[in-house]
Amino acid sequence: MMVRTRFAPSPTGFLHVGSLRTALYAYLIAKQNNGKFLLRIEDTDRKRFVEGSIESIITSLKWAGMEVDEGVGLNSDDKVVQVGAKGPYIQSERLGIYKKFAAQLLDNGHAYHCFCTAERLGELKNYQQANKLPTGYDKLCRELDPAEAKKRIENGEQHVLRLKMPKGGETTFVDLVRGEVSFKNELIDDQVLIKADGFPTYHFAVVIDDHFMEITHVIRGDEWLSSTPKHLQLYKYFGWEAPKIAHLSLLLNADKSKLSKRQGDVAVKDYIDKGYLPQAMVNFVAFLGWNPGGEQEIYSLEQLVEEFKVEKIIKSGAVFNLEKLDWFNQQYIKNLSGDELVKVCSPWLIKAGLITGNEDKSWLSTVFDLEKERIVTLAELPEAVKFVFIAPEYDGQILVWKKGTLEEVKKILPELAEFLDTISIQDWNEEKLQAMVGEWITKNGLSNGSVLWPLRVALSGQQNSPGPFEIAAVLGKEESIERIKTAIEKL
RNA sequence: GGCCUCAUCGUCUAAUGGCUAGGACAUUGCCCUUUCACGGCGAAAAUACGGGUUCGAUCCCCGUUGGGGCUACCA
Repeated sequence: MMVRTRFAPSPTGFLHVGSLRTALYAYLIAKQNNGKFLLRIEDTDRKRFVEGSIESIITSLKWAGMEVDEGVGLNSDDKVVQVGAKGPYIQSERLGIYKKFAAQLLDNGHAYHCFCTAERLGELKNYQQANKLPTGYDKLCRELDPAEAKKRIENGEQHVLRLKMPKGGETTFVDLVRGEVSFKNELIDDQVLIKADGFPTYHFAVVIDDHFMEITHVIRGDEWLSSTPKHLQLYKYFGWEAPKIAHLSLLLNADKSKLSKRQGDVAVKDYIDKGYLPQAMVNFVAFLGWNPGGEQEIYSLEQLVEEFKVEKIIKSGAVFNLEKLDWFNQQYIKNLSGDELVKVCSPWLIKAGLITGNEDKSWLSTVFDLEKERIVTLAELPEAVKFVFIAPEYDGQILVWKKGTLEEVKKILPELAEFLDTISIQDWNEEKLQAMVGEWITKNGLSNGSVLWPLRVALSGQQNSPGPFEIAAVLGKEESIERIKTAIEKL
């Protein structure tokens, strides 16, 4: 059987990092089985709908490298489109379908209309809480005569449709990550299926949709575990086979509370804007709650598809640990090279106004090579390479090496400038410069530090920077010598 | 409160009915080195607690404690 998984977010804002992980696991399961990964939009709550969030969720998913095979996507004009034969894939466009199956449930006596007001429900809850009773609907309207209910509806009375949960027995199911879980039916609420506004609740829509979209594996957050019996009951009433279900434990703040906005960024977009690479984010998030077991830490999306095992998903919640994310990001940035490096770095420098994007690509690549081992996020890049584009301001005192003296620098720098001037443009590259200056140092009986430190500072204007030869190669002969002359004037 | 669920270094995690409890991040020492970073080699750091079962339990069972989720006409 074809494996089909889905990611089904609500369009209430940006894609959450926890949702990214949920989507990723669903994606991995689909892909490793040559199955399909679908995207469905669950917009049954009109009050919480946020304009533009469908687009931004899809954009974040794409950024992470997860291509949707079926369902909702964006066309080349960034307009929301739907692809696939089992749509629509946006719940608000499926109202007719829900209505039809709600009617079927009602006809079969598996659901009933409820006219209880919000006030009564509120009082009921207060009473239950005050008396330390389990909270939940008291099933008052379940005893109503259907004919009378019909009459009240015709009179225009507000109503909802509720699921008739069995009053006895229990619902037991096997969760792919938790194993067997079981709930007493009497404690499960007669869930509202169709709201007074005619829209289905999540619980109803999810069952109908997963069934008709032929979803084989439901991967979702832990917050759904306790409502799973309601969903299973629905499958039973309809006579449908339920999909396999996996509940993922939640991502946590450093203090182990549920990951929240108050304690840091939770939107994938925040991390995109801060300069994290999609590969790092995916790798990091994949390892929060799953581990291949070996000692390898760096996994590409393709490798994750190969190695991922549902059985190895971890049951306990994982702290969203930014320091580890930083490390992953650093690793991925460090390993970028050539065209790839230029492609991901250039936009940041263009935004900072340092380059236009029309510069020579191979030269840009050497510029980025300078700092790629020194930055944690791409956002740090413009500041880090700024000295290449703008001759830096600095205090001449820093030209003196900690083991050297001002007099020494005053003597060495001009001689060095003179020597460098004799080197041809053809030889002006990192390797040659290193070799030639090295020889010059030896010949003059100098120490590396007494020459290299002032040279490096003269070129970079910074106490900490990449090595002098790499910088000199990037700057070119003319600019390099110019900067050394400027340095001499500062002494 | 009720129901469900989880529990190995600070964090992410590996492992087994008999172990020096392994790795990674972070911390830290040393090396490399003109600086910073990278890299290399080390150090410190964990089986929540109490009972069982067992020759033996971190692992199996029960309880306690602690964390998390649900308890909406939100998802």
